Amino acid sequence: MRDLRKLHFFVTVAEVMNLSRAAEALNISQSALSRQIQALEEELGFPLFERIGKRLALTVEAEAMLPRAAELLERAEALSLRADAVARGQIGHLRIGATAQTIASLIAPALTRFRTSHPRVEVALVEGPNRFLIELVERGGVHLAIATPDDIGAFHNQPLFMAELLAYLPPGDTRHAAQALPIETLADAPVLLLRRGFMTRDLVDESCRQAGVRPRVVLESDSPHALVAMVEAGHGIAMLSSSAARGVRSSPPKRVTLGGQPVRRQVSAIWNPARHHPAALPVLVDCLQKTVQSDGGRQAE
Amino acid sequence: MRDLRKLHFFVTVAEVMNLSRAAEALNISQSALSRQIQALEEELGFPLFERIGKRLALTVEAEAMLPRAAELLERAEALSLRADAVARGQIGHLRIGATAQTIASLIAPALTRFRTSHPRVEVALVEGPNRFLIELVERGGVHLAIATPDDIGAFHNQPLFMAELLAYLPPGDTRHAAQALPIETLADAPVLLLRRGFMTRDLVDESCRQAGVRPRVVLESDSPHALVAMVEAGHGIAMLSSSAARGVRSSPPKRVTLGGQPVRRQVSAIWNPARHHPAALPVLVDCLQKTVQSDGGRQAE
DNA sequence: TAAAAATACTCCATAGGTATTTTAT
DNA sequence: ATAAAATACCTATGGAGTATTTTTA
Repeated sequence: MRDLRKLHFFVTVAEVMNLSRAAEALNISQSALSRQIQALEEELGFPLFERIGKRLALTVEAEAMLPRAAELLERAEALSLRADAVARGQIGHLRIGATAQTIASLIAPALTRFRTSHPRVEVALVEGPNRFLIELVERGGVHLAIATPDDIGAFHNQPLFMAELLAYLPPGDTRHAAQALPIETLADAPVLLLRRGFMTRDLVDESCRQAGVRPRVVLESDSPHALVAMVEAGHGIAMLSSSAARGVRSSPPKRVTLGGQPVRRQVSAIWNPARHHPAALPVLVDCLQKTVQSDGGRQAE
Repeated sequence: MRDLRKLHFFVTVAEVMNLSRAAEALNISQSALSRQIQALEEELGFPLFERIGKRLALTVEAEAMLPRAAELLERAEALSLRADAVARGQIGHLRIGATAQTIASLIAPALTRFRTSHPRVEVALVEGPNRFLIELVERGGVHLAIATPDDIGAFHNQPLFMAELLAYLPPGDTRHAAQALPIETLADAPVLLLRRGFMTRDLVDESCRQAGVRPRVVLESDSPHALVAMVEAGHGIAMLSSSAARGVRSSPPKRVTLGGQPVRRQVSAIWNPARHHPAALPVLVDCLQKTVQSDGGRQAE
């Protein structure tokens, strides 16, 4: 039974019990409908209607077939309707990659916004460090990532915010007086960093390389909070990005500079132009951007 | 979604994840399959596969669609299989008309036989007097009736057995000695008959008319047993057909004759040639005939 | 360069339409 | 005579095949 059209014709004729009127309802000619019904009877191997003069009567076989056919058509129709909703982005799945920091600070509130307009889109989050996210987008493991790629040209992207390198100084550090800290001033100090792979860490590593500085690393951690706790206990200087530092309660960090300029990176929503993306993706990107804008003040804190 | 063929193509490609091999499995060319998948994607409004070089990958939308499509196809296939079984008479409905007497003596055992070979055919019985059954067959209210029509030519028929007019005499009746009873010998006796509409009653009425006899009717009943009980209490002569008398425990009845001949009628399975009949009907007719044959001795009792 | 998918071009089967015939009331 | 279904005949669309091109590993 590949031909649901014939089945639909049958159900309609059975409802009206009149070929001409059914043909009208189906927007085809009476003759076409007559032939289609005959073809269906041929295909099934038994008659559906008895032609008692002008009257049509369902055969017992047709009576048994009718509810089954109607159900099948209903399910097929449901599938079509669902496909439409999927095509319009009302229903679907989105896989998004982000760092733990971005999830906490950005994704969470953006998803709240997104869910109000698209409650039937299921969003799956993949957490990992910056480089991992880039690879995921390239491989198609996620539809979207919030990251800072080295080569932004490789992706479609929507800039979201600037991540800026900040230093948390231990209580009593003499450098507290300075407005900003040139990265060279940290050369001899013990530093506390996130693990390699985190965008902040890459930023530190590259900045130090450019400045010709080799920092003395006391701790590598996955947790910004752990670093800050170490700072407050006087064990070194923590280097965090503004987004990683979000929500940390502590003495205000100092901006780190390289060649007099703040050390910063553009964080963007990126997606792979060569790959398929669900219809809801641009909507989510929009939510991310709106969340950043309405939330703007917090970036500068 | 009228085109389950495309959906079937999709499911097959998704199973194999390779257009060329899927095309082989589907017995169509690679190019045809490629175009059909594209057409389906167009129709749905979203891509099903990502073409990553030579590799195919399902989109998230396709992943969500796949089980639904498979289920729909399964149901459509089930409908086809059922239609085949219906066409072959393995599944279906049969409406049969018969008198209470025939149901008890013939239909019941014949159905036992029929059900062993066709357990999935549901048989509905309609009980009523002979004339009612004839009308039912004409109107299409039943597919088959066990009856004795006046004009056998109006129907397709399978002769089953002869119904013979028998007389039950009260104990001590002097006519017990006779081999057979000419209907005229019953002219002045009180007679006990079934109601009008019963084939036996019609037989009595017509025979009496032909013989120029007007019987004195003491009781009209629907129940052969009631008549026999009256006979045994000495209240008159019961006129029953051999089939109606079946199972009655009593002194053996006498054959009634008209012009020296036994009064008998052919009882047949009849059906309307102008109307549809389910595929299982001839099988049931065969069961009826076989039941009569294996049961033959009882007719003469 | 080889293998897989997409495209170009052609053909044919099938569905549909109009006009007409058949059938039963 | 009328109304409904079936049939005849024609057309066009869509699906399939073969051959070819494109693409990537």
